Amino acid sequence: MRRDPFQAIADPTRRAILLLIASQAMTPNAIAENFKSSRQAVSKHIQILAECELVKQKQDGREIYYHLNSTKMKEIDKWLENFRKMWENKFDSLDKLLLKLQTKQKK
Amino acid sequence: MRRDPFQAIADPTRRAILLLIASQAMTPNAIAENFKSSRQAVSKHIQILAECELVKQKQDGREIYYHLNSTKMKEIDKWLENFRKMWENKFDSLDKLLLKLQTKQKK
DNA sequence: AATTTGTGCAACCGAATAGTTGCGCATATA
DNA sequence: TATATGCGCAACTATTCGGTTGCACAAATT
Repeated sequence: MRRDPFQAIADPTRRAILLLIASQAMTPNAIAENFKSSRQAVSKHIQILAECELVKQKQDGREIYYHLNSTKMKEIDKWLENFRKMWENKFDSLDKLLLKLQTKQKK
Repeated sequence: MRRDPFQAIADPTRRAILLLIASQAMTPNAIAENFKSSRQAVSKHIQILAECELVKQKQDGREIYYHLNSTKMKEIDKWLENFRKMWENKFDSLDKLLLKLQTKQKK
């Protein structure tokens, strides 16, 4: 199944998982210990992250180590790039609107 | 209602709306013209974006101009900041894991 | 004054989401 | 060989989501 990474990071648990494994690869059990919900629920989240390739896995015997896929995270960052110029810009769209409305009233 | 901005940008239509109004404030009708779905459906999306303060509004008579709230977009960027060091790092968590596994096998 | 226009709100509906429990199965361990 | 462990998969459930249509109402236009 193809998945949208933006939809994947919509869930707070999944964002927490990403933060967890960012510094070190972890097994599902180790990850699940950090949450209140069941191991299977956490495993489902991991699977969703894997489907959109935000995480990748490496099997070692019966253990599976999940790790962050930085490349995919970059894709999210790439979208944000569209807006970065906005918040670096002194005159944003609100300013433009206000100027427009003021001009209108003066007529 | 309090809303999660990550949940808000999960929907592709909402992301498109954000891009649309990034450069210029727009009314709901003008925004809706860019999509196949009904005006009301688009309006719902705008409302969700407003609830999490990704967009702000300015009324002018019976027209409402929606514009991007850069400040809130920055919050998303802030979260990504956690991972930025990862993809700038030569040795990421996968490398660490591989080294770990290799050491294990040599035992 | 009558009509059109811009907008929000409510009710409804099917699909997707996030959680649960139970199970099967391969790999470790005793 | 028998048992324990790590993991994924399937079935079920309540809730949320994204869409629709119909309506109300204030503001603009005729």
